[in-house]
Amino acid sequence: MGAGSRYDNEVLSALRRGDRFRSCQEVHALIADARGGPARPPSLSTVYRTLHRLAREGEVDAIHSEEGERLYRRCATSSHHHLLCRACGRAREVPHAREVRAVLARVERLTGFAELSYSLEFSGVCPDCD
Amino acid sequence: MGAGSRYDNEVLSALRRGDRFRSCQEVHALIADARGGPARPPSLSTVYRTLHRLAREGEVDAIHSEEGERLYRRCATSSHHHLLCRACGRAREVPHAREVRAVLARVERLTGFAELSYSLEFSGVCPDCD
DNA sequence: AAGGTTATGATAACCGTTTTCATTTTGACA
DNA sequence: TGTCAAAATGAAAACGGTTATCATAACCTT
Repeated sequence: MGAGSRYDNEVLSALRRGDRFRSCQEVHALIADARGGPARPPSLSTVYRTLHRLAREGEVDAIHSEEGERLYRRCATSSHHHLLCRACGRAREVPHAREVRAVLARVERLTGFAELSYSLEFSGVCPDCD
Repeated sequence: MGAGSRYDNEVLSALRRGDRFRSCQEVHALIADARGGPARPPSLSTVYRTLHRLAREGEVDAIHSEEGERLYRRCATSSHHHLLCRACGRAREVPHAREVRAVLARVERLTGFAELSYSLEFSGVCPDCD
């Protein structure tokens, strides 16, 4: 505990708006938008810090865009992959693929590597954009 | 053709030195080292440009490090995944996993997404480091 | 309310990468 | 081989996302 931010909820709720990965600056803008009136949004620094911490704590998922930008997303389940639409950028989760376990075991046996982990991301064109 | 660089060979041969992904600046340093004497190495700009182009042409593979840095590697086969050692950073290729095709087809059916592609990277601890 | 701890905001620093542009090299062709 | 246009190069500046800095503000705990 202790290491919480006053803005955790706003950051998380911004991430929940729309099913896509968002950059830190997008999150910052979303929060500013959500506050209609003269209310002061958190600074960019704070949003960076908050997202960084939430990612470290496992509260949000982080990936790198093709351009190297860091993108965040709030995820529902713990075991899943991401499927990004190349056209509209929306992302959905797909359930963890059982087959990957088999591949992992085979790679481990084949290579002698230990403590194998992996990252798997899908992309395609979603039904709406197709 | 036509769009080649005078330094393609040196860049590629630097990438072949050691089986690990290398940043652009590492490649630049490797080339400078390889030229013992007073010979002038290519500028950093040129190495950036060359690697960028080689990646676009599919001559080298590019990934992003955890910190967002772009890393390059010369790869032998066209269909493979990478297995990075978390301890020493060396990378080896593992043959393309047949199971992934099945997963891909299932995800396509399940989600209605078209033109699916994916990226799959493994990491672990190699036999030498274990 | 006092005092120490932690979070925040504004700004500067960082760092890898890209852009710019003047200069050099290259290649085609007479 | 000399000329000329097109392409590549180097040096430095610009860029963009991210992190560090530090003074100020908010937050406990007593």
